[in-house]
Amino acid sequence: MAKADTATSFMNGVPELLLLRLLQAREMYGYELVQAIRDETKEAVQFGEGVVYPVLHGLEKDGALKSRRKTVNGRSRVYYSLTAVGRRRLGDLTATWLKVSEAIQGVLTGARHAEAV
Amino acid sequence: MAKADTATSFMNGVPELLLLRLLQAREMYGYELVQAIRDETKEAVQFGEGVVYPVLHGLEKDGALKSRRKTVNGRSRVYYSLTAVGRRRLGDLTATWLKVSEAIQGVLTGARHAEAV
DNA sequence: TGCCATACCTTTCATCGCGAGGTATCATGC
DNA sequence: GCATGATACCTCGCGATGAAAGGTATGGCA
Repeated sequence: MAKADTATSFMNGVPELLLLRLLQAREMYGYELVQAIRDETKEAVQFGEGVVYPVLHGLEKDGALKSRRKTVNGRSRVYYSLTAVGRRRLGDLTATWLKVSEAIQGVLTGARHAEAV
Repeated sequence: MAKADTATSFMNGVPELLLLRLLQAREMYGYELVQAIRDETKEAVQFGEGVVYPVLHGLEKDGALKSRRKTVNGRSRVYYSLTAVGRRRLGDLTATWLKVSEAIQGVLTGARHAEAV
């Protein structure tokens, strides 16, 4: 259990990445995050609640996030914020994403894989 | 069945994308493609044969690829090449990939989603 | 009163990347 | 002559996970 670092196939964990990144800026709640992703990506990426909530719970269970319940206008919301573990995870995921997306980009532009390491 | 265009979840089809792109340049065979992806991405992306062969078969079934068997040095190889459908698919997948990866990039760099459309 | 938006959540489904396994041939080394 | 490893093809089954749909509840508004 608690796999968490399943060797990340190679490209999943994108929801996780975006969630962590948004929460780095400020405390947010689930419903808000769903819309934030949609808005900030101009609809290019959309994750439903069925994706967001489970990921949020998983991250909290792993200690990457902490939550607190807050009531605003009689509405109960669960606000999430990053922990040190979460910040670390964000860094890792970001690095992986960059590496992979650049590699793909390289193939798409037909870049010869020369380049000194 | 034969969905083929399952509304592409949002980010899968990357193996498909890379395969099509490599085959656009020249005719290649499965085993070669496995290594080409690994080499051209400097190990950042690796798809085993368990990924490549099924995708190749699927693409051929969809008419995006055509194959011909050729024997080289007593070794039998199945060379794949793009069809018109494949070129079209490559274009679509590339466009989608660009849109999505840029959107993610935007979130990561904290870009305000302003920007005139 | 009724409907929609807000806000949370879970379950079920389908897909798909991945590892492992299976066959066969050729070249190499011992 | 034999064993090993690289080449070359293939498929099966597992597990993870994104997606859709459904379920509950409350507040605001017409």
